[in-house]
Amino acid sequence: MPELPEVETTARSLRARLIGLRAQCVGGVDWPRMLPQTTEDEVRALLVGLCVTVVDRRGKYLLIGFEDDRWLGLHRKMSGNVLLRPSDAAHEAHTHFELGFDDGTLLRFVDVRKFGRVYLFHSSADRDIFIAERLGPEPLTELDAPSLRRMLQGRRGRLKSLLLDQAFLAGVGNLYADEALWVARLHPLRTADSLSAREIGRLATAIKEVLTLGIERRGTSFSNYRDADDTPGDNQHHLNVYGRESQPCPRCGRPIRRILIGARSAHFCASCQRSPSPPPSPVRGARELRVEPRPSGERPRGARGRGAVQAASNF
DNA sequence: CCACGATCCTGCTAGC
DNA sequence: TGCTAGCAGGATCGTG
Repeated sequence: MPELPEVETTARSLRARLIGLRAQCVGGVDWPRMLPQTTEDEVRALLVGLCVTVVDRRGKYLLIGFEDDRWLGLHRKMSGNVLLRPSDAAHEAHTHFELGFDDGTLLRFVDVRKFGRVYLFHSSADRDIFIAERLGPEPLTELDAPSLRRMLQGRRGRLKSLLLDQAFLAGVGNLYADEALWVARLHPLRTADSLSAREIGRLATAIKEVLTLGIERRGTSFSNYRDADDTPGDNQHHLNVYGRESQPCPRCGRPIRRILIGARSAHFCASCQRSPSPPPSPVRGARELRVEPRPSGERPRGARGRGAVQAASNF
């Protein structure tokens, strides 16, 4: 599934080849829902004759800017690929949108599962409204420990679900969320408000690290992801937890587990990423009682207070 | 406001 | 061998 690193890799490929090209034809739409807020005719009327000036990315959205401040937004969702082909390229199955340029280059949106979407923006203001309604901050440029701390404040949801929420943080999907939580040694079921300052710092660093490495490796070709030049990424050879159920954790050797969180799979190491569920009521009191002398028979189990780790064996 | 389940899609896989 | 049921999952929408 294309997430931030895959979309960024595609944006870089497209940028190198599209800027300066003039849109010449629009077609190939066999699936109207591909264009939820526009039509093939409108795209043609608005873009044909205009040169590409910018190729950008925001979250998982690919943004192609044209003269006159017109913009095309592409979201690949699960299985979509944005490919560049020569004008005489053979028909490709599952093509749902095509944009031809004056030098013969053909931009093709190919998506087996038909989840992908194409948007048209009449101005950068329109584009910004659309983005602002949907996306939180950019992890690589707008995220650090203090900002993440503010973002987590007042949130009680599970970490994994929050990371998948694009309005919370843009660009992270299932794969990189699992990888980031593993690097940060945080259990996916931990609640947002349970993190210490140290843990928040680890998480902010981990998110940026896994995304940066993903980009350096030109993305993860776990299922059918290809960049615009049809080349697969390399990051699938470097995954620590995602898709590695029951294989050994690279850090401790114990088997990776997989659970479902809100109908999404979550991969993690139950040993490195400790279970979040401390005994429900004693938590608050236990922290305050910690300074008081304990009954000698009761040995602090983890000695670090969070406790109740052994109940994790089911996760 | 916030959390969460259902929904959209189709290729692939497991199971019979 | 051939069939089918179930799974995968990003974003949106509806509900509690």
